[in-house]
Amino acid sequence: MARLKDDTKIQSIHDAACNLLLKKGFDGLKMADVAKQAKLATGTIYIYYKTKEDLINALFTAIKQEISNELLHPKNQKTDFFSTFKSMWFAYFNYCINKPQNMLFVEQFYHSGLLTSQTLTITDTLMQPVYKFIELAQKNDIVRNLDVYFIQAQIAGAIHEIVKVSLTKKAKLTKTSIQHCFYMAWNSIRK
Amino acid sequence: MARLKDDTKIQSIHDAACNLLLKKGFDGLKMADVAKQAKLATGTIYIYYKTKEDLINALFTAIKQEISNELLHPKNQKTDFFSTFKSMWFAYFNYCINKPQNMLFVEQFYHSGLLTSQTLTITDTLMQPVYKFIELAQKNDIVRNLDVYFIQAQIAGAIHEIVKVSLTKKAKLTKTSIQHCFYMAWNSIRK
DNA sequence: TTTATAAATGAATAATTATTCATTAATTTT
DNA sequence: AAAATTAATGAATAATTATTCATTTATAAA
Repeated sequence: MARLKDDTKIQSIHDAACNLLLKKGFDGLKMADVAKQAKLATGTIYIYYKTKEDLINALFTAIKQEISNELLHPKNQKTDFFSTFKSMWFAYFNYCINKPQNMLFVEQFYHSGLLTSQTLTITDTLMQPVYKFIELAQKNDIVRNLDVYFIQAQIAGAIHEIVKVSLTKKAKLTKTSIQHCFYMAWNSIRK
Repeated sequence: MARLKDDTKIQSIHDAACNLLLKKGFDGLKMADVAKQAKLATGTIYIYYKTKEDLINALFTAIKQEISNELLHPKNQKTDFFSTFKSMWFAYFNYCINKPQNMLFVEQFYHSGLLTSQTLTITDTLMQPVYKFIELAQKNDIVRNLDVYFIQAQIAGAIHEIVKVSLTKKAKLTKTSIQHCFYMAWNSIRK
């Protein structure tokens, strides 16, 4: 018999926080600014999150979940490793291009000291299926034999930096250059 | 006829700031903490830097200069592209392994909104010789034909993420795995 | 339609952190 | 050795920003 919490507000708050981070850097991530950007009163954020740290942990987890869903989506499951890898690579690459603010949020806060160990455990678990997928390819002699964490670092690290270059406008991503980027990734890990 | 500024203090302040960032994330980068870590009084930092923003810009520039010196050191100049590339790759990889705090400092502040455009211009200029070096290899059909900013992003991005994995202790870098990492880099860009 | 309940507000407050400044300590020059 | 000058100190202050709370508003249930 009362007003209900509004799920769209959670999305607004998340979007506002990420967009502010992209626009102003983490120095621009003030609770009042987030509220303003989300078109809410400052206090409203505290109805949805107990503290700023809570907000950051929730947002980090939500983004990681979204990325995991994207990667593990059935549409990426092809009949051979190369095709599946290609599909997943493009899924992640496009995610980063389309939501660079989310990519940067995760990067900025991973080493921020603001994430709880629970958050780190949960988000690491989300990636396990991807690691299993790579390990299988290694057993089948398709992928270089190296700890999967480094394989994933090679692929993701390169994507992140490429997208960041594209953000600075130092260079422009075209259909051709994106193909190059994919084959850089593939050639780096294939046997 | 008076006391002189002490250059070793600048180094202390720089080291303190980077080490705090590595240990506590950018939330731990408080002027008072930096001073304490550098074994100085809070006010002393303000003799060397006008503001916190000044300190960050100076430190960013100093690290970029150090990296540039490392990369362009004559010892890396070999007779062929592959050998020179290999030498430079290891120089940068080892720099990141040995001074991850510096690597993280640069990464965290590049999109922080705290760097002046002057700082960004200066530090970009420092990398120009490296870009020229890659462009020459492209003309000689040794390296994939893609904007050098993306080539450099591919190499540096992968290194950063690999070093970060190693920092989290999720996986350990051995002589063998480092060799793998190098060949991932080389295979990604070679023609 | 009324009532009960919780969301929403935003100014006020609390907490945090950058910066200043009066004072002291060093050290260079004469 | 004394004087002059500037570095160094750290407590006090100013500025910034997270959080609270008294009040208002919206809405689900009766």
